[in-house]
Amino acid sequence: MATARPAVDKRRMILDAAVRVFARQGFHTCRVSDIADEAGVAYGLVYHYFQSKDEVLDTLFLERWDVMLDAIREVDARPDPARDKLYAIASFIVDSYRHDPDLMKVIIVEVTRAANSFGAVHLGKIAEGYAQLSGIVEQAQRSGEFRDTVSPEFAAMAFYGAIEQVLTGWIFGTLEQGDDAYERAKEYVVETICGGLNS
Amino acid sequence: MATARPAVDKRRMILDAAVRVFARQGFHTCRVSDIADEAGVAYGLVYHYFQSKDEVLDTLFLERWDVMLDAIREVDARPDPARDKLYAIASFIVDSYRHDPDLMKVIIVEVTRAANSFGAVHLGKIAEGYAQLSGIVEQAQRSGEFRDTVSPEFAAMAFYGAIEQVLTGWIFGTLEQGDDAYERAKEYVVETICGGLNS
DNA sequence: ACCCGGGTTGACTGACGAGTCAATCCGAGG
DNA sequence: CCTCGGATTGACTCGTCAGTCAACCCGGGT
Repeated sequence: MATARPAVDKRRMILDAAVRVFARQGFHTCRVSDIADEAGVAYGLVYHYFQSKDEVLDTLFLERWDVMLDAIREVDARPDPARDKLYAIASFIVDSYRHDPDLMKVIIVEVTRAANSFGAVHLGKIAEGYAQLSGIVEQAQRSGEFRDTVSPEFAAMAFYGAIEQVLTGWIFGTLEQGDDAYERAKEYVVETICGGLNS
Repeated sequence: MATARPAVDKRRMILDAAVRVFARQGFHTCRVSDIADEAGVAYGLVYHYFQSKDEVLDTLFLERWDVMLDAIREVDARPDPARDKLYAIASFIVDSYRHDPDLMKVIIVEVTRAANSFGAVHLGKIAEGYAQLSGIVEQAQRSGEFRDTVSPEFAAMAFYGAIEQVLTGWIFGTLEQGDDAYERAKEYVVETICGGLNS
C-alpha cells in the first residue's frame, strides 16, 4: 500500500505544533527549530513536508480560511433573513475561536493584517469573504430588510471589522472571555450592526 | 547655545524615513541600514538617537497615538450629542490617514495588531482609547441618546473595528480611495454604528 | 536475504543583519 | 588659533537561523 505508512501523520503534527509556536512567539520571532521541537520531530523533516517556513503559515491560513468560506457560502444559501445569516456567520467565527484560539490568533495577527508581505493569494481569499458578506447585505437591501443608506461593501467591512476587533480583544486579553462572553458577543455584533446604537 | 546645532533635525529625518521604509517593506523585513539610507544618514546615527530598531517603531507609535488620544479627549469634552462626537473621531482618524497614509499603515499593521510581541505599554495606550470611546457611549446611554442593549465596551470595539477595517481596506488597496471615499466613509461608519442596517 | 525508496535525522553552511566602536568632523567658547 | 564635546561616519563583530544534504532507518516487495 502506498498509503501513509506511519500511524501518526507527522505533517499534521508539524502544522499543529506550528500553530502553537506561532501563537506563542509570533511568526517572525520563532525559529523553525522551535516548530520541530514542539512537534517532536527532527529539524529537517519540516523541510521534507514544506518548502519553507512561509509555506507552513500559508498552509495553516488557507486550510482554515477555506473552511470558513465554505461555512459562509452554506449559510448564504439558506432562505433565512439576512440578520439570521449574519448571526450564523458571527457564530461560526466566534466558535472557531472558542475551538482553537491559537489558530485564530495566528490567522488574524500574522496573516490577515500582514497581507502585504505575503502573496496576493491571501488578499484574494480575504476579498472572497468580503464579497460573500456584501452579497448578503445587498440582497437584504433589495428585499427591503435593510436600508440602503450605506453601500453593501461598507456594511460588510463594518460587520467583519467588529468581529475581528472582538477576537483581537480576546487574543490580547483586553476583553473578558468565557462561554457567556462568547454568546453575548454574537448577539452584540448582530444587534449593533443591524439594530444600531440609537434609541 | 545648546540648542539643536544642525539646521535639519536628523532625528526627525530618521523617524520620517522609518515610516516610509516600514510602510514599504514591513518592520521585520527591513534592515536598519534601509532606514539610514532612506534618511540619507550614516548607519550608526540611528543608534545615536535610538537604542534599537524597536525603539524607532515605539517612538513613531507613541508620538502619533498620543496625538489621537488628545484629539479624542478634546472631542469628548464638547457638549455635543454622542453621534457628533463619534463622527468627529471618525473624521480625525480618516483625516490622519489622508494626511499620512504610511504612518497609519505602520501603526495599524505593525503595532496595533502585533501588540503581543511588544511591551504592555502599547496595550495600555490602546486600551486608553477604548476606555475613552466606551465613556462616550456610556454617557449617551444614560442620557437616553443610545439604547443600552449592548455594553459600552462592546460598542467601542465595534466602532473602532469598523474604522480600522476601512483603513485596512485602503491600506491593502481593497477599497476605493479618494477624497469622496474618505468623506463617505466617515458618514457610513457613524450611520452604520448608530443607525444600524435595519430598515 | 537483499534491495529499494520514501521517511527521518541533525550537523553544517552561508548569508544576513543588529548592534558596537574607534575615528573623524565641526561649531562654539576661550 | 586651539580645545572640547556632541554629531556623524561606516567598517567590523558576532550571533542567529533558514535552508541543505549526506547518511540512516525500516517496511515491503522479490
